Amino acid sequence: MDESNEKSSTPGRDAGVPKAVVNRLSLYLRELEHLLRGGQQTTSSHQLGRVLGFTDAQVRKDLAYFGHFGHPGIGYRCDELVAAIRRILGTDQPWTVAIVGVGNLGRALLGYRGFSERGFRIVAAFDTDASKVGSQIEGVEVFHVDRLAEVARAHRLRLGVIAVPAAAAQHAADQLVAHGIEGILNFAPVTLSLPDHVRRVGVDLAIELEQLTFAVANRLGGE
Amino acid sequence: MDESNEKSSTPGRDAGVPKAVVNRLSLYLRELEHLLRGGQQTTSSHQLGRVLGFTDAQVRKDLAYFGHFGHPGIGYRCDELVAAIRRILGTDQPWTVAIVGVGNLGRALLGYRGFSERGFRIVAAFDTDASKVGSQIEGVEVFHVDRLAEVARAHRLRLGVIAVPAAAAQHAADQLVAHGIEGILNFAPVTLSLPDHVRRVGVDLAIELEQLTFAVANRLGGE
DNA sequence: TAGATTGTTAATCGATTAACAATC
DNA sequence: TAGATTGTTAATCGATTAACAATC
Repeated sequence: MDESNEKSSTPGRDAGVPKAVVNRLSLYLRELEHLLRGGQQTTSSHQLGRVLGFTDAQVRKDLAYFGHFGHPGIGYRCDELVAAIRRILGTDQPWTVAIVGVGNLGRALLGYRGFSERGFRIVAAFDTDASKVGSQIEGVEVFHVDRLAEVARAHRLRLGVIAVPAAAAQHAADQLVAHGIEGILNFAPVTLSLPDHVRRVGVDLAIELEQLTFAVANRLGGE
Repeated sequence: MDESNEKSSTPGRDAGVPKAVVNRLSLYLRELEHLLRGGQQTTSSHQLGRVLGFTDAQVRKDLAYFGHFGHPGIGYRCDELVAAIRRILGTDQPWTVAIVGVGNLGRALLGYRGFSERGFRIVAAFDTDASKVGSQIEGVEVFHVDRLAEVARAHRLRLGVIAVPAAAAQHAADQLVAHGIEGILNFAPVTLSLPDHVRRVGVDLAIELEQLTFAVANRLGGE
């Protein structure tokens, strides 16, 4: 929503793929991994759609944007489709990530297991607070923001996560951009101004609650 | 997308309002508050659209779903529009929230200032870990999940936030639902199965990074 | 073969944009 | 009055769904 939750595609070089489709791809992937853990070998557009609340036609259409992954009469082999979606999303290869801001939220993100499970490696954290700089949190070293250039180069950093207070977010973003970061996941409740070549996803925790509130108050479909 | 970030409306009793519109409403609100802090009295659909990356027509159309908030020739008075959007979203009145799960993420959420700034009051936290139960975190008491019924009644709880591990999320959701919670903000990376009358919003942190990854790898519009 | 399920086309539905009269 | 800007209609654009031949 927001930064966070934009709906339609505003492509650059594009591939003709609506953002909503890519979003559902992540959900398919999550569900497929869940099915695999439960020992299920194959699934169908019907099953995936039922669990996630989509029509079977939509599931098939979404996947067909990217290729032929199914087997008529059979369905989709979970492991095949997992591999295919990972390749599409780009998470078949590891991505290095840095987190800027080691407050409550930054620390929680540093300890979040889900990132590594999904192929992301948090290789560095940054802060300006001298009492934090030099420490290790969840096995990740905390650097002063001044050392961004050096660390970004050393790790070939491509993604940055902003977990600083709102007032510091634009400055943090500028520094990330200056050092070649290509994408920013922004948890600060501000609209960042970024050059066109830098991708962004925004998550505003209060806005998520706000959206839930509206859904409850109006008995709307909540997600 | 996902639980998190669904695109189109799947209404219940509905009001004919697409979910994308409600989502943008939150962004307008955030921006208007930012403008007000900067001392700006009025704004226009053109200005709001430019900052947030929408067309002016879309801004006007979104707002027009709910009433006549602008002044032809003048624009929108920021304070008026803020009040109007808060009323629409339901955040002109306080909402009590409980957080289930006091791990890294739960603790970060308990300390997140943005919630109270937006009209949410976290009145209780729950966990099953005896070493946490009875303590206070960020001024919020941690109860054993067994006391959900009692606390929910005492505080007239309507919203719950799930910040437990994936394996425990469905059980946590079931308990919240059993005690009358009307909306769930789910941070666990699972698709919850919920009765129709309960609203939900899902935020999967790894999926957000995954979406960013795709945007970077494909040079797509990032948000 | 009968049953299941895909990939794809055409039809439907919904959301965004452009344009403009009305208003300040 | 001239300039700015809204609210709204009609036109465009895009996304979802239904249907079905092809396949296993």
